[in-house]
Amino acid sequence: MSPARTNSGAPVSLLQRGISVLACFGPETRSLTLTEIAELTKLPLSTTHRVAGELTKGGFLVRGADKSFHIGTRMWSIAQNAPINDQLRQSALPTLARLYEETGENVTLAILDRGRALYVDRIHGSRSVASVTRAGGHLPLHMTGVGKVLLANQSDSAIEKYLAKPLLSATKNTIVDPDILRLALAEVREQGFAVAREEISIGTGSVAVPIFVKGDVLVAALGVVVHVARIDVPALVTMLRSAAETISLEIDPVRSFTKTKPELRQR
Amino acid sequence: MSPARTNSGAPVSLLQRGISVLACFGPETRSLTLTEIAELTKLPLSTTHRVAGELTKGGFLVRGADKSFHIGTRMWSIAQNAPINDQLRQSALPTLARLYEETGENVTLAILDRGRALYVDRIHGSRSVASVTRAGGHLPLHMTGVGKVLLANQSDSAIEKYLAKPLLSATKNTIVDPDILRLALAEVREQGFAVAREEISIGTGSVAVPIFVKGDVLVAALGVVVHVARIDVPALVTMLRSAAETISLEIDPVRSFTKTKPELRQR
DNA sequence: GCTAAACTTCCATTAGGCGGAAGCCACTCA
DNA sequence: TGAGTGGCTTCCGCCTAATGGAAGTTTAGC
Repeated sequence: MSPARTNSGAPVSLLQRGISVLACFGPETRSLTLTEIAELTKLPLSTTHRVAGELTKGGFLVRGADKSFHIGTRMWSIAQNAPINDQLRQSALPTLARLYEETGENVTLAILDRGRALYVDRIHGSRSVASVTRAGGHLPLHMTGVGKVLLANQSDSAIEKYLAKPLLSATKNTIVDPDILRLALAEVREQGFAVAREEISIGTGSVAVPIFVKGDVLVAALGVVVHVARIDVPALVTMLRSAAETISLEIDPVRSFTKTKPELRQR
Repeated sequence: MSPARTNSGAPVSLLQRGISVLACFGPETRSLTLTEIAELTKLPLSTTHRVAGELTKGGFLVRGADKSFHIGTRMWSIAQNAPINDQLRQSALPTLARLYEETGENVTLAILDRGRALYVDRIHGSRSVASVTRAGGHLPLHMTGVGKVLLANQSDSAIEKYLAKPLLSATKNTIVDPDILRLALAEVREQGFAVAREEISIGTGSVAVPIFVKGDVLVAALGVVVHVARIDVPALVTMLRSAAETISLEIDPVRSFTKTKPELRQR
């Protein structure tokens, strides 16, 4: 093998190449041709062909009639055994469903993953506003309700670490000043919920609450995304708190869902 | 490399080995130690160590404090871009939620995948009966409501192919006689729904209906799992049909969700 | 503190992977 | 209809990344 022969690019091992091929698939790129994958991964075409072919043989990719690749059911099926899915998502789903029925709004459940909010699931319907959120998608922590809840409940050092990096801006309402965000997070901690108004997209806002187990271990954040004019904070917080409590009780075997939170209180 | 050096075992390429390592993870084995993986894959320990380490580096596996491996959020996140998930599951989720609220029972959504029923999602709560079903899990086609719906709507040749293989038995009520099953499937086609009573586990039964798009293309089956004494077929069928119709309309861009249905009507 | 089991590292060997190049489509345009 | 284009597939000699047995290290149990 001669992976680093051409340049000193990141992926060396064949497995890393396989992963980087799979990682090409995203919300906007659910269907890719061989050439597109080669461009995205910067791998030679013949190499891409072999890797993609091998992944297809293993069922991690499937190839449609138009020769385009998709993520295969085999990979999806195996991925369902991820701890997030089995322990958190499945326990929470009925409650998310009830909350969706109650509010008619976009309901989201997110955990902290690698310094961003990972949306574990979301229920949305025609009644709810359009949302940028996607199950499996990541968003920055400082511009959504769930994100702020997740960030606010970190250790001080983790929060400072987050604030040290420049805060991306999505709308004119996005909090980009670290000092203002610090105050906002303190408020979130104190109040026990977070609100975001047009901080990620104009016209929508969100309200979110934390989900704790054993009283103080944060496992996830539960939120609703609503039209900014319809935000009734007290009412939503009441419903969210009740749902969060239900989910918390539903999760019986307390385990750590978030592997990658080095600076979060360990126990 | 010398993959086939020891024996002529199945996985040759490193990618296949990586996949077989990942494939060790299942509903009953969501957490595995290095040694367990080595045993399951029949790979030498040092090889397993390297492959698992590489997958961990790529975020497809994570390693807990107790040294055990789990499926990583990265893999889960990428897998969310599978066509099943994005086009079918997400469109259906609100309707599944509503159906769950209406019935209070285990609601399941399944597609045909490699000759078995693949459970795309399921909503269950404390009110519902225990179910063997799992999102991401596979079950045989002849012993559940959704399975029968999926099988009944295949081409005759595909059905015969399924019947040609011995039919596994789960309970004393499982239909194992091909002739009886053939009749049952004809009835399912005619009636437009399927019922299973204690055919997969004692005490539970299920009712299911097909979800068609464009009038005649089967994409999935929608079912409820209930306590056998509570099966009210007409009432459940009415609710299921209404929900199936809603989901069908929700799925706007009609695409093929099932890649691996060689003998199903192509269009 | 000893034993065993599980995990990690080492390293000489070599075969699986590499990728440029040539060949093969399918489709388009004149 | 035939040349042209772009995307996909196959080929093949070179070579390094992968291999796995064995030795070393950590962890757990008694």
